[in-house]
Amino acid sequence: MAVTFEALAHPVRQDILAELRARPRTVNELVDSLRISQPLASKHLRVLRDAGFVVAVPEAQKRRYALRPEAFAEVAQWLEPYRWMWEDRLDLLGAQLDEMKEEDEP
Amino acid sequence: MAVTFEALAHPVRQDILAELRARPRTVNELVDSLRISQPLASKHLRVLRDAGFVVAVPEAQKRRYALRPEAFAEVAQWLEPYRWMWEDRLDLLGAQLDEMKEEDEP
DNA sequence: GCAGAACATGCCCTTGACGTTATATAACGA
DNA sequence: TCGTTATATAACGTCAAGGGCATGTTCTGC
Repeated sequence: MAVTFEALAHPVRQDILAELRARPRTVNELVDSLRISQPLASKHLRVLRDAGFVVAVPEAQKRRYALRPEAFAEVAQWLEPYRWMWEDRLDLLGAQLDEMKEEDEP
Repeated sequence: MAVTFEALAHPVRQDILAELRARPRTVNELVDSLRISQPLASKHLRVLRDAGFVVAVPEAQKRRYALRPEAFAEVAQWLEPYRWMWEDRLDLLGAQLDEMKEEDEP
């Protein structure tokens, strides 16, 4: 079930995803806003597409790229088994109170 | 605020984190359970340590590695702006996905 | 059909990750 | 102190990601 974090590892790809968060974009829009070369944008988009984080919607001779929620849900799902850690830590100040009253365990 | 996903990208490191989820381990325990070489374990642990995902607690001549919740909280925080996407989708597509949540084998 | 726009891909080079073996470092026990 | 245990680092070869430039490919409108 190895989540593909490699696609998220590159800063340019993180920037692309952040851009697409607002709304879908064409390649050239990303090229302009991120100030990268067009081939580089296409290559990073390919990585993101192969990893399932984006989809390309053909639109005339352009291709509008959009986020694919399922991929992000998988990341969240991967993260889920670790969630108790920092949530418990937030309750750390009340750790002593935990002894007095019994709560349900995760 | 670029989250360091590179550390999470490698399958061996994902395995290490999964092991540490149960309880802290020494290097040799990880070597045995993951069936990797000792230098390799040390190197991957170094990457995870530099990225903040684990800490080494000296214990006699051993070093017990433990997860560091803050790093995972940062990942969750990075993911937060994307959360609305699949949560909205769950409302639209249905709650069936909510029940078959732990079914995924690529 | 043709020209141009919008992307994708191929090729080349550089750099760095990964894994292995060998060796260094540090702490413990006798 | 000496040997052993436990871990870290060094040195080295391999291989693929990343970025550049150049070239395909596909669609559109004239």
